[in-house]
Amino acid sequence: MNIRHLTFRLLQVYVAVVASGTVSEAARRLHLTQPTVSMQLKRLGEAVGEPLLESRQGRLYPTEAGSELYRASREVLGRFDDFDDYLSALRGGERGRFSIALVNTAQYVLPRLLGPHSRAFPEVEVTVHIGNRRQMLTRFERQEDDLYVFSHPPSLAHARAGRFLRNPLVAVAPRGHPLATREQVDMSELLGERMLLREPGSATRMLFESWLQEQGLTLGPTLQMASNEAIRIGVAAGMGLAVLSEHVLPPEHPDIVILPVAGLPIESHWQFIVRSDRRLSHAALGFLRFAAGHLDECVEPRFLSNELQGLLDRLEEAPRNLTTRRTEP
Amino acid sequence: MNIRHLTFRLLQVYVAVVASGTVSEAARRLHLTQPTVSMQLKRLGEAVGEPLLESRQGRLYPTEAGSELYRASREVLGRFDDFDDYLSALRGGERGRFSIALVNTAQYVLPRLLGPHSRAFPEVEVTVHIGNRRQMLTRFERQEDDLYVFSHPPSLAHARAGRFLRNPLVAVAPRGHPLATREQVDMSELLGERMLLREPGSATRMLFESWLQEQGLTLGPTLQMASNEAIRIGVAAGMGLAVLSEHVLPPEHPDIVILPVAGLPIESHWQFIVRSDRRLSHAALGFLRFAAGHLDECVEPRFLSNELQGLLDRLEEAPRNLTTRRTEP
DNA sequence: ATGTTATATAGATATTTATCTATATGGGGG
DNA sequence: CCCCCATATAGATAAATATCTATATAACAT
Repeated sequence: MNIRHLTFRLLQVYVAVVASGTVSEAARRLHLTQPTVSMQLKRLGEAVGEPLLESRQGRLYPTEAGSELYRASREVLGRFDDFDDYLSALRGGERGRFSIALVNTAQYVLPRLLGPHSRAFPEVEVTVHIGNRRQMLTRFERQEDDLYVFSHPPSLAHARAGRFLRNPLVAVAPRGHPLATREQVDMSELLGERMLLREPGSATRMLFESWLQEQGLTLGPTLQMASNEAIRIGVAAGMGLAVLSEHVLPPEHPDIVILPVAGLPIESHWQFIVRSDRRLSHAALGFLRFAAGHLDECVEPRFLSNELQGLLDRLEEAPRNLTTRRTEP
Repeated sequence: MNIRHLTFRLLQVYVAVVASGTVSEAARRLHLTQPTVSMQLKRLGEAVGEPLLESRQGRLYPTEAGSELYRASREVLGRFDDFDDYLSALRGGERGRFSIALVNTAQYVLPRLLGPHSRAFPEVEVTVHIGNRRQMLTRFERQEDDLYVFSHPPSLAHARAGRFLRNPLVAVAPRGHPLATREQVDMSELLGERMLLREPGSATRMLFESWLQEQGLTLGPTLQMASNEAIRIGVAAGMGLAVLSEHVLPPEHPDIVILPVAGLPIESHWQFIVRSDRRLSHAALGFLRFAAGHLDECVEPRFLSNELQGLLDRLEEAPRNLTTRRTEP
């Protein structure tokens, strides 16, 4: 048997003929003319090299070889129907895989989205990478992930962005601090105190420093700590003051006070960033759709700032490269 | 996914690419050039409508959709390999089905061939039809069977024949009959006695009668019986004499004597008859091959007359109609 | 940087396919 | 014996496929 010239179409035609028992009827069902079907049948017979059908009292019945071919054809066509279903599931974002990279601070909020999403789409595998802004930028350059979360997006030359959450930076002091009971504080009053800061490369620190620069202020004594958690606990323990994302504070925080500093909070927004030069996986797209639709159910309303629909619309227009896609190592 | 333009060849190429991890290597294995394979891959990707491969550190890895397609392709190609094996078995006569039609008398001998054959090819299903010559001729006209056994073939316009066994007709009398001890008997001496005859339409009767005619003799009193068995037993019981195929007599027959009639035995041969206008099933062909090769192990040497190889040779030349074959109801 | 290697694209072509309309053929029923 | 239905064949054509060589592009290793 010569498999080289075997098409799935040919098998479909053959199956239709066996199922209907006549060439003409099959032709009608397939919206073809009778000679067309006859020809296909002939070709198929030649490819197989055996008689496939025999006619008895006006109907066509498969020979031995024909029956086996019918069985094989059904199985094979069925297998590809399944594959089609699989593709639909992939396309619908119901299954598949994506990876998302978060700046540290965002890890306090993103699980509120990721959790419900993975309950809704249990077949989707998600990988989450966490690090500071600098590290995430590197991942972004290397195109290592499908989605990124930044407060301030990188270049945007090769990226699309969509805000989804307010990320206010507030000044915090330990309960009992002299400034903690004041109606109004000026940032200059804080700068004499020791400030606990994240490492350079952190988005929070970057935002804070550029804000200070705008205000024409300079930092006094500082102490560098590697994580938001450590800073929060440090502040509570009286090691100094800090400027932190409000999301870092737990709902109840009896030993920490937010200072009413003039000009604060520093407003920023988290946004999902998608590289525009890399095809977005269906699963990641599905997550964005999910986020756009369910964000309000997942986070506190005061932080809401959902501009994801716009991002989705812009992504829809994007052209697609169907055969291959590239990923850097 | 558009299944219309999907070929098995395309899947083979795809599988080779995934298996080897590079287009060029796959091209070498398939004895194609690299651009050819690239093109095929592109077409396949278009047919599927999803990226199938992504390149990482110089090797190609399937995407999610690509992996599933790979699995589907392997299964589907495997299924058709199995189908190919099935075809080979069919062609080799190792499996399948055939039917054979015997004139009554031949039923004493054919099981000696059919038995060993079905032990050697347990997957082959055989249907045996038995009847008198007239009935077998009808089956032959209607093309109801793959093989026929006659002593004298019909027209031969649409048939090929091959002798395989002597079928001598002898005159028999009960032990103790006056003629039973004679050295030499003349047929005319028998015709006064009552002769037991098969029904008109029987080959044995036809042969006997035409032999009588040649000799210019006429039958005396007769008695018609529906089977060779009945006649044999009738002769033993003294109901009369008969002319029978020697095969009808059991190896030991103490109550029956073969008379040494001048001009007897009437020599005839059984032959396998194959319609030349109908494609012979592989299974039937396999049986003929088996018979040609093993006849001498299956029957008594004195009856041997194996001309089947000649028949097989003539069948090999026959043209084939690959797509369809016809059978009358 | 630079040469090497792997892929992709372009351009070309013979072959095959899918499909039609029109016509011949062949079998079964009256 | 003739007619009707189903099937097969012929002839035609637009599209697609398979395949090549030559060349451009991208990625990788020095």
